[in-house]
Amino acid sequence: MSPRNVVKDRKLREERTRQVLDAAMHVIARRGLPATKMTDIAAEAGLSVGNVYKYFESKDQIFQTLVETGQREYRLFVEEALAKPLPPYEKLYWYTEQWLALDNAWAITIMLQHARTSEAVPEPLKKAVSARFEDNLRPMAALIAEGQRAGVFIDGDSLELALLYVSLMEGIILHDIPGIREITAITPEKALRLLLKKDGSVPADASKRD
Amino acid sequence: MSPRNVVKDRKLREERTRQVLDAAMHVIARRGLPATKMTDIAAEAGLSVGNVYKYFESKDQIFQTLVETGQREYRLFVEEALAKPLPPYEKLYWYTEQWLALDNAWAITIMLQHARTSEAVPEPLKKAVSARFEDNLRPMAALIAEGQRAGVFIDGDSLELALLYVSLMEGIILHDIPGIREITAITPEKALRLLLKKDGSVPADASKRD
Amino acid sequence: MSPRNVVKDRKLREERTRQVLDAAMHVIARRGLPATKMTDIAAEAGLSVGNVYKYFESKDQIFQTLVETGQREYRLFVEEALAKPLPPYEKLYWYTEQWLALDNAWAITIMLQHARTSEAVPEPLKKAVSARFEDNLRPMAALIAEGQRAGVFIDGDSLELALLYVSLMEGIILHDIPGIREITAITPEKALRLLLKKDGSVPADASKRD
Amino acid sequence: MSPRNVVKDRKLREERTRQVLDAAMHVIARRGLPATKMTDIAAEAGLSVGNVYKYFESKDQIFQTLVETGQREYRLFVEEALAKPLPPYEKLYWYTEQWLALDNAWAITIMLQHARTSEAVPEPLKKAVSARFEDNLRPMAALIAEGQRAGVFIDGDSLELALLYVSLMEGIILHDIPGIREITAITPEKALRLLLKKDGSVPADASKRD
DNA sequence: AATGAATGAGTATTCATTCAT
DNA sequence: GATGAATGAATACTCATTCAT
Repeated sequence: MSPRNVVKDRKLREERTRQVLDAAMHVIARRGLPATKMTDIAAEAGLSVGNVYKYFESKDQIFQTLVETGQREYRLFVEEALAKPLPPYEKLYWYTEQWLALDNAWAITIMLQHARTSEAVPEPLKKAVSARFEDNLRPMAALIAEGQRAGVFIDGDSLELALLYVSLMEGIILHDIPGIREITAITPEKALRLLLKKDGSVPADASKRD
Repeated sequence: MSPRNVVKDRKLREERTRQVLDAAMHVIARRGLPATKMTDIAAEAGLSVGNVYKYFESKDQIFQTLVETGQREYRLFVEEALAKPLPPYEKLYWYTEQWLALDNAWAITIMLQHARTSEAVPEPLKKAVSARFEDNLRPMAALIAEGQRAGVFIDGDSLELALLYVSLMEGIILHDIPGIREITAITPEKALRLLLKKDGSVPADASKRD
Repeated sequence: MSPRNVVKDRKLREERTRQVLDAAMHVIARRGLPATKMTDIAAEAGLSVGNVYKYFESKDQIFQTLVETGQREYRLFVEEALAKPLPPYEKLYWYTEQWLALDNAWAITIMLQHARTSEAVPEPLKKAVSARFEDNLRPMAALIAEGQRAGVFIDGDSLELALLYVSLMEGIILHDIPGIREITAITPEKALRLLLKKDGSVPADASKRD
Repeated sequence: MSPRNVVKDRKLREERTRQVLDAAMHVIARRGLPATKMTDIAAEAGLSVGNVYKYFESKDQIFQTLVETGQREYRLFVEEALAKPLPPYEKLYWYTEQWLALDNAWAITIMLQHARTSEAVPEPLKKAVSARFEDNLRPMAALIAEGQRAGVFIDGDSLELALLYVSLMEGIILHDIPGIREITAITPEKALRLLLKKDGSVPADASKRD
């Protein structure tokens, strides 16, 4: 086999893997975790059942990978927000806007929740997921601390505020399911208000956004 | 059959029904919805499988009843908060405190979420659940409006703020699962800060609470 | 539950277990090990598939139990032969006759062979089966030694002769399959000749048998 | 295509065929018939799965060919023994010695046994295998008759004795599997004793062998 | 009413075979 | 010819539901 083929093989493997994960995410988003069958995933991925098993050992492994990948990608996403050459409020605005627009956000949220709590999930995986969650809170805390130093965000332990804000986002996400938009769509401004100092300190350019 | 027996029968039936629902809630809380089997529920309830079917037609019906009962009880709970002879902040404090202390709050949250989203759930039930959710938001909105008039809570559409606050609570609940208390337990004060006007208007007696 | 029910339950369990094992043995005898499906076993046992799983965890466990039970019963059988109040040749005659008449002897032989050799079988089970086989050789060796002392059987290490005789029996069994009786049915006399001293020492009554 | 290429092609084809058969035999010897997969055979043969199908239509055909080839080679082997310019006992000694030393003898034995008995095997093949087996018994019977005429082997129908001796060999083989040598290795002398007249008529040079 | 053994449709997974490259 | 990814029918096993006792 030529080196070119090795490369092609890796590419194929990566493509199939991604295909399966995407399909799984979509189906879960549509049918929910309990109702998701391997045939659904395979059909959504446009592959045969047997072929899916070439790339994943089991249904559980797909879920596990989905959770890990989701958390890893989330980490990159938060870090991207933190690295933006913007003032703190704007950074968080960007993060919030993106997160609310992500259409599989709630599927990830559901799965993380399941991974952290179900007895069906092996203990080590649970721990790993929780650890990664806490770890992913840190960049967010840094962002908030930055905002506090700038006098834009309310006082308090930044890590705790990060947890509060992420919880708020997750809570919103769970009420903001495609096709079931309850009452009113939440906008970044509305969510962000809860962290703002209440004295009108919102940067002028920020409030102009909506 | 004597009237006394009829009464006794009804009582027994109600007791069994409650037994099954409690058991189901506990097991779901422990194992998650997908992994919960009828035998688990029966065992937890201390009944035989066959006997469970005397009181519920199907597993789905148990879930449905659980959801409906949960929403109904939640409604009573919010109304109780609203009816307390206390100032608005104190009312919401009481609500928050109780809700955070409830140990099956997250199981209810999960189930509601599942009921609203899974394709496995029949459309009418979904609609009903969503409708009831929105309906249950109203007393909360009233409570917030009351606080706004008192100058304690931030301005804005009270229904929207109610949704935000409930989302926050649900988000917190999902990170506050028995045995997986992440980072720090959220206290009512911490959650409530997000609704407060910045200017130290928190009633003195309220802040003394913790 | 009354004590009577406990007894009944045990009886039921034992009956079903025996039913499944018998069925499995028959199907294996008919279709061979590789082609034996759980549905076949269930059908043969007159039970539903699900019900079979009430009594056995897996297909493998059925085979394992079959092997163990087979070896245990074989042990009792050899000991019964040894304990007969008969002269040595007659004892071995009885053993041979019975063994040749047993209609699932070859199924047991096949399974033992598979259990001892296939990589698919876990090492500990293999060892156990081999150990039990060697152990079961001992009564047979005692029987042969007895015959040697009586001057009926040829000289030599009795354990070795036991292994030779058992191998002969197994070899014959594998050619003596229901419906495929090759060439000629082997009779006890014919097999036993191979162990006899040449000089007409066969007991008169023994040779009259056929 | 030049004649040379045609020859080369046939050679390649024969080599591949032999490669596959050898591989199949080895894997079956190691894993047992039920657990042997096409991928195992291909891997052992150092070929791709698809390529194996260039030479054999199906897994079943491989087994069938294996059985037929095994029987054919066995036939040559017995005839070779019969044709040796040696006295009868020595001929059988040579046969026994060779057969016991053959390291895939038991795999062949297992497969023959499977071919004769499994319902999965088509009836015609079964018949053919049995017929060939009986046919292969004939040279062996001739060899034994020769020994009887020479006064070395015990009296009796030579075909029957041939069946007994072959059964003994197969029985021994099944207890003499690589790595599972039970109790003691059987030597040709030990096996042959069972056919000998018991009056010490063993040729002096034969008994010197071990 | 209570029990839990029995049922069988439904699902995850495997593996012989095909086929595009 | 050679490859191994792709296919999907076949099979082990699960679990909601029923029903005889």
